[in-house]
Parts: sequence; C-alpha cells; structure tokens
Amino acid sequence: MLGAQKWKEGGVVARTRGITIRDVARKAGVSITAVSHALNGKGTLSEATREHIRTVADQMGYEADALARGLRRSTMGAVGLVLRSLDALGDYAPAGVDVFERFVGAAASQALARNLSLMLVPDLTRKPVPPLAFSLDGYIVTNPHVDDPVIALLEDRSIPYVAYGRPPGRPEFTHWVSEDDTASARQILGHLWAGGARDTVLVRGTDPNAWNLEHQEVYVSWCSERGVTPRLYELAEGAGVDGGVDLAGRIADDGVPDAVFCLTGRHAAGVQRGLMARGVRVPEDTMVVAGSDSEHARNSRPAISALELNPVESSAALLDVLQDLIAGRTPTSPRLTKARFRARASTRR
Amino acid sequence: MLGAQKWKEGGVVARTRGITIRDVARKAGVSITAVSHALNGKGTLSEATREHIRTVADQMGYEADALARGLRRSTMGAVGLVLRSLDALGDYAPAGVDVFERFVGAAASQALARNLSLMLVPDLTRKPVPPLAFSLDGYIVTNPHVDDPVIALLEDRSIPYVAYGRPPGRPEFTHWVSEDDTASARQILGHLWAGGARDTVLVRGTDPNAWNLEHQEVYVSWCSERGVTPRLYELAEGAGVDGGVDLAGRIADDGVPDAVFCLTGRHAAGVQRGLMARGVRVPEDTMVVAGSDSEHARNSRPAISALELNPVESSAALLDVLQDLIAGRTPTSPRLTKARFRARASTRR
DNA sequence: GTGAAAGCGCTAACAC
DNA sequence: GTGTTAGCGCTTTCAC
Repeated sequence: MLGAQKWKEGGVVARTRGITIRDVARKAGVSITAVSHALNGKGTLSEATREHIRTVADQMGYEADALARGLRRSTMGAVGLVLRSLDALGDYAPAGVDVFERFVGAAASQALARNLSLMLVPDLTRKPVPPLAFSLDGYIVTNPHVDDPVIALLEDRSIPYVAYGRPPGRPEFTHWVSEDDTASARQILGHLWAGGARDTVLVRGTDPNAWNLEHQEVYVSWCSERGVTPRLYELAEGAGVDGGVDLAGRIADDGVPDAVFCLTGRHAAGVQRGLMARGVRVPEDTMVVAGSDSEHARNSRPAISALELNPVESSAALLDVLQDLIAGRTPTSPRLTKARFRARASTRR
Repeated sequence: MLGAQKWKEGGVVARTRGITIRDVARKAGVSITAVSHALNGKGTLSEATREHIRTVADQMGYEADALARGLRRSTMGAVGLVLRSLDALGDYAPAGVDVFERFVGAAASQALARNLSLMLVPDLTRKPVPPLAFSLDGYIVTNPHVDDPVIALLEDRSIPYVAYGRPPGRPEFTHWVSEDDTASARQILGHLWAGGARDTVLVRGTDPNAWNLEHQEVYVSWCSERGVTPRLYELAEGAGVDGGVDLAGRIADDGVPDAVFCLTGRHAAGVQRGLMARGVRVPEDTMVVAGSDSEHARNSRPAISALELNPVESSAALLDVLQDLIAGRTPTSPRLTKARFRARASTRR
C-alpha cells in the first residue's frame, strides 16, 4: 500500500495513514492545489489535467482525509442523531420498542444515499461531551421536549439542526418534520367513532414532547366538538407493557370505556392484556388502538390496530432540510409525512 | 460567547468555532504548549500552573476541537459499527427483526458510558465511502462472514476492529466476542431431546457467518453422537416469516419431525405457522425453538421457546476489547457472553 | 519548568 | 492555467 506506514505514539497505535494528496500530486506530476481543485471541481484547470488527476487518484485509491478537510472547510459530511425519547428513558435499548431503532436504521440508510455519515450522539448536555459532537455539520433531534436543553445548546453554538416532531412551545421554529399527527389522530378517533365508540380513553406518555402534547390537544378538541367528556390518562413511557396492565385496572375502575387509544404500542399491549384479564372482551366491549405500530401491537392477541409511522420518508425529509440548512439554503419546511393506519382485530367490530 | 464567530464560506454556513487553545493560553498568560500539557497531563509543569490553567479553561468552557486533535493524534473518540447481516439483507430497517436493532441500541448506550460516539457505517467496501469512515478509532463488525471484504479492508488499513461473532475461517484472529453458541445449541438440543424429540430439524440461514456455520457444526456432531440422522435446511435470512411458512411445507413433506430448531425468530414463527396450518400440533406433535429471541417468537401462539441474546453484555465486552486494541494494550479475548434460554409453550410437553 | 516552532492533510487566497 | 503559500487547532519535540 502506497504511502502507508504504521507507528506508535504514546502507547497508542495510530491508524495507518492512507494515501495523501501529496502522493497523488507527485504521481500525477502536478501540485497539490491542482489535485485539490480537480477533485473538488473548483478553480480553473484544463479538462485534460482534471481528467488525468482524477484517473491517477482513482488508481491509487485516494480518499481525502475527512479530518483535515473538516478542519479547513469546517464541514464534515457527517451529522449527529440525538434520540431525546431514549435519553429521557435512560435506556437506549428498551425491549420491544422498535420505533426509534427503526428510525435509526432508516436514517442511516437515507444518510448513506446522500453520502453522509450518521453518528449516534447521546445527550449532548451531559458531561463529558462526546469529542466529535461539536464538529458535526448538523443534527437531527428526535422528539425534543419543552425547553429542551439539547436544542438550547445547538442554538447557542449555532449548529444547524432539524427536529423530528416539532419542538413544543417554539412556534417560530420551522425546521421540523413530522408525521401528520393531527390528521392521524382524527382518523383514529373517527375510526373508533364509526365503530360505535362514544366513550374513548386517551393514554399518553409523560414526556412533554409534541407527540404527547399534540395528541392530547386533538383529542380534547375532538371530544368537545362531539360533546363527549374526555378521559385522559398519563403513563410514563418507561412503564412499558406492565405499566399498561396496571393502568388497565385504573381505567376499568373508572368505568370500562368503549375504546382506548394508547399513544405507544407497549402501553396498548399492556392495557389490552390488563382489560382482558378483567374479563373485558376486545374488540366487543372495548376497542384498543396504538398511536405507533410495533411488534407488540402486531403480535398481541387480538392484533392491535395501529398507526404505522413512516421513518423512511421522514428521515429523508429531515436530511433534505438539514442539508439545505448546512448549505446555507432556505429549506422548505416544516414538512408533514404520511403515516398509515392499520386496522386490525382489536377494532374490528 | 468568547472567541465565537460565524462566517460564510462559499455559501456554506460554517459552524461557530469555539474557544481555541490560544484563547485559553492568552487568558491564562501561558503558552499554548502549557495549556496542551496541563489539560492532557503530559510534560513537566508545576502543579500550580497546571491547576491555574485547568481553572481558566473550565471557566471559559474550553473544549478541545476533536478534528484538530484527531489530525494530530489520530484518535477521535468515535468508533464505527458495521452490521454485516443487514448489509447482506440490503435493508437497515427490516420489519420485525429486532436482534440487530437491539444491538445498535445496546452498543450506543455502552459507547455512551465510555464517552465514545458510535457511527453507523454501511458496507465499507461499497463506494462512496462515508467521509469519516477511515478516521474512526476502530470498528465493531457484527457477524462477519467467510472472507469478509470489510475485514480485509480494515486489516489492509490496519484499523483496529473487533468482531461480534467470530470471523469464520480465521482461527488465528482472537479479537471477537460472542454468545456461547455451542453451549446454547447443546442446551437447546438437550431440551428438545428431554422433551422426547428424536428427529430434530435444524433450519439455518444462508449467510456464511459463524452463527450459521457453528450451529450447523454443533447440530451435526450432536446428531452423530446420538446416532440420529441430521435433517438440515437452509433458508435465506431475508425470506422472513413467509419463507418459514413455505419451508414448513417442504419439511412436512419430508416427514413431520419431532422438533424444529430455527436459528432466527422470524423463520421459527413462519415454520410454526406453516406447520400448524397443515394440522400439525405444536408442541404436541412438533416442538419449535428459535435460536434468537424476538417479538415474533414471544408473540406467536403458542409462544416460541427461544434463546435470549445478551446485546448489553456483548457490546460492553466488544467495546472493552476495542478500547484495549486502540490504546495498544493487549485485550483479553475472545470473550464468551451468556445467552439465556427461555422455555415457552412451543416446547412445553 | 517553560515556550517556540514544526507539521498532521487539506483548502483557498494570491502570485506567477 | 498552474503553483506557492498561509493557515485551520492541536500535539510534541527540542531548545532554552
């Protein structure tokens, strides 16, 4: 391997340095400027030189060092992903929760398609700060909550960022992408209504993010439009299925409802199980719906109707907006993506 | 904010540069060398100067620029994660496959605990290579297969890496961590044998990784030790549940077995469903086991006995080994972690 | 005990 | 059109 060398430095095995721009310049018989310009499509070079340099570089397998380039250009080709919901949960691998992990997967492959690297960065405000955190070109922040310190930090440093789920209490901020929660919530509530439900319970999480807040808002308006009394329960996201089972007891004690709309799949699975354990029949006595699909919802018996989020389209939109922001262009945002409601046995009457 | 400035460069909004080592040096009335030494515990400085510099740096909120530091020291505080199984699948967010997603989550939180950032890198051998790919301190490669080109590339560049699941055909390579597949497989086969199974089928995937190869090996030896004829089926990982359903037909045609041991949860769920559709009773006629737990296994009816992998312990071990490697220490490896067998209704006789 | 200076690999003024 | 050169922020050698 040309130009490769290995060495030790203070006990740290340094990586093999690859081929440098200098190696290419020497081989191609030009200056390093020429190489830089040729490869970045800048400056004024004859097409012949350009082509020649490109060929040589290709042959040698030259890849520009991202660090050196970043140091100079202050743009890295890498963006960070902060999952605020998981930060809040304090658990980056909660059992049976696949929405976030699916989002990570989708975001990674969408980033790939744009030749961007995606870096998972844990809560930026906690010390010690991950070293690369402030060198990244921008951030995707999922489900920021009210007065989110991560967002405050990014703004303070003027690092571009986009939010998945609008940052609550920031009407002036537009760089967000979300599934159309309002439309989906109304679709679900309408579906339940059509199934005969007149007494529908909403179970939301405790995190003060747009997901929880907007759903609550829509639910309350929807109830008041129809003159029915809202029945709202809050259950910590971290409580999971077991929390749902417990909550089912409370709900039933308050009066068995016609339908329960849980914002998370785990809560829905737990509530359904808890209700059934008390002899409530699903869907005959009570219908159950989850606001976000998951294996829990799919594989409960009866299978729970749920909203299938759209991580692929959403992460694509987020990256588009973020790239515009990074490039100094004005992005078209906010953007709403379309989730898809999956009616299953739990609401089939 | 001290030393902060914003500027445009070729239409690109550059990130706000933070406080530099120079700012700290000026404020503390020392040279930049002194600052560097004080903050990194190197050189020979009086404890007084050291302390003074640390205080000033803290006050100013100085954070060393990871890029500049990396360029000089070539260690970044970030590691890459390559999921070879998903590369093979060509899908980074396959529905219902949660082993990898759980592993990503676990690896992320373990990395967090070590102040490392985690970058998801798809197949490194495919162009274009993500910019930071070759600047990372090291890699975790999950389920490398025989003659894996990603491993060849990392070795060529002498980038430290560890494997989750031993690289097949590389007996001399020891930097790997794995659940103890051999022990688990024997435990499962023993469990089935104890349940009366004398004709157990193994369904493995087609990817030539250690997971598939070692299980097959154990299965074949185990059969020969007991003088029973092995019945081995291969099914592409990507075939999922539906592939399992189809395969159930073939298996039944060849003779309904006493038990089926599928290496993936999706295959197990499919095979069970396919068998039951043909009137085979589970577990009465045939027991079904999955080699890796998943929501599919848990939520099938009857629930499928499965091996619960240990992504948290495994990723912790992987990062330990990788950090040793990066630091030039000799790691204790390979390391085996303990998976846990969950007996469920599908094998309860 | 301390600091000046070289240089990591790259980009972009600015000279030629 | 092409090349020389000055840094980006940091670590480290080596003079003082």
